Order: sequence, then C-alpha cells, then structure tokens
Amino acid sequence: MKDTRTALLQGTLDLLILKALSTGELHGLGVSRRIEQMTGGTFAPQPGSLFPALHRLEEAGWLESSWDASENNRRAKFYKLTRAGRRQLGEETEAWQRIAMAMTRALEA
Amino acid sequence: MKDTRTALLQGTLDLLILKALSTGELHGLGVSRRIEQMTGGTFAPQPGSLFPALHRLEEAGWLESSWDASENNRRAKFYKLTRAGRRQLGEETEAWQRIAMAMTRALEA
DNA sequence: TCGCCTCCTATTGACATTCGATAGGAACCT
DNA sequence: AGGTTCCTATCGAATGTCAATAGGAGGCGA
Repeated sequence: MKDTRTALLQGTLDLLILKALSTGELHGLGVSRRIEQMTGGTFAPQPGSLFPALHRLEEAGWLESSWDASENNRRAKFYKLTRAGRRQLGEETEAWQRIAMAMTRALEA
Repeated sequence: MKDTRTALLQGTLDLLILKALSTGELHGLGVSRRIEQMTGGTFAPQPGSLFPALHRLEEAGWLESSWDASENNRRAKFYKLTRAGRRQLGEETEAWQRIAMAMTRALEA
C-alpha cells in the first residue's frame, strides 16, 4: 500500500514537470517546489523521482538545460521547454483530460 | 513510452475493479468488460493485469470469491465486494477526486 | 465420438516508474 | 575551520502493468 499523500499517479509526473516549466525556466528543486505550489501541496516529487524524469524528458528532446547561477549564487542546472516540449505538453494535457473524464464518468454512474 | 489507449494509470485499476463490482458480483472477464463499458471504452484491463489485481484485492479482504456457473454454463469464479471492500471503494473514490482536482487545478492555471 | 472453437482462469517474464536513502560538491555564515 | 543549506545525482527496492502464453472445460457440428 502506498502513501497517498506523496505518491503520484504513475504517468502524471512528466506532465506536471512540463507544465511547471511552461511559464519559464527553473532548476531541479525549483520544479519540485513549483509542482507543489501548482497542486496546492498535493504533489511534491522527491529527488529520486524528479531527476530521472528530468533526464528522461531532456533525452526525449522536450527539455533543454544549461548551467547557471541560482538566485542564491549556487550552481544550478536550469531546464526549459523546447518547442517540441510545448507541443508534448498540449498532447499530454489532452490525454489526461480524456482519462480524467473517463474515470469521473465511471465513478459517478 | 506507453500506449495511452490501453494503458491504465497505475493505481486506478483497483478502484475501477471495486467500482465494477459495486452493483453486483461478476467473474474475471466480466469485470474487465464492465470496466470497458463504464469508461466508455477508454480502459480495458488485460488478463495479466486483472487477475493479479483480483487476487490482491481478495487478499486484502475487499473481495470474496466463489465458484459458480457463468451465464454460458462454464465454470467461473465470481467476485463480490465485502463490507470492507465497499468502504475501501468510498475511500479510494475520494482519494481519486482529490488527485483529479489537484491535477485539473495545476493544468488550467 | 472426434475435433474445433469459445470462454474463462491463471502464470510468466519483461519493462517502466516511483520512492527512500544516500552521497557529494559548492557557497554562505559565524 | 566547521557547520549548514542548497542543489544535483545515483542506487536498490518495490510496485504495477503489459504481452504472450498455457490450459481446462463446455458447446457444437460433422
């Protein structure tokens, strides 16, 4: 049994990361904090999930990264959406809505 | 990358099974068909996912099973919700709605 | 009665994903 | 110098789903 508080539904992490980066570039932990804020504290991906996901998305060509100084003058790798990433965000958002609608429909019937 | 058409979000299968059985007992494939119907064809769990899940839920005490004859006179194991299972259905439904709301909120902002 | 098809339960191996724990570098402060 | 915080990163374990496959049992037609 998994902890419902911190556990994400599998498959939602990529979408949340893309969305978090849609308003501007962020570094790793910044992405996590942004997701926590966006979801009202419901989700807060751990480093062990977050970094593999970031690398996966970059590998797929949806993100690109560059080293820069964070707001506290620490070295940080900033990620931002590529054009393909923005397109992917649209597709995954649509897919999520389709799924959510199917689930909602199933549960209320 | 997973196929969005057939793949379930991890964690939703248990909930869909409990819901499928909430209106009466069904055998294994019947559960699958009912889920497909409930979700408008969006989800249709495969045997390799379905049976482990059924056993898991029975192990947890949320289902109980009995051998009987199906509508076609074939031996079939019928599953039905226990009282604890019905309670679990309520809890998981609530958890799902909380998650769905958090996601929707994150995506529309 | 024989063979075939369908229905149903079930298992196996592969694969992807997430988590918890942990490591380690770098900058700041006292 | 030592400690703290921030940030990136990796590893092992656990979980869940899928595709493929096996096999028993009943119905049906030749």
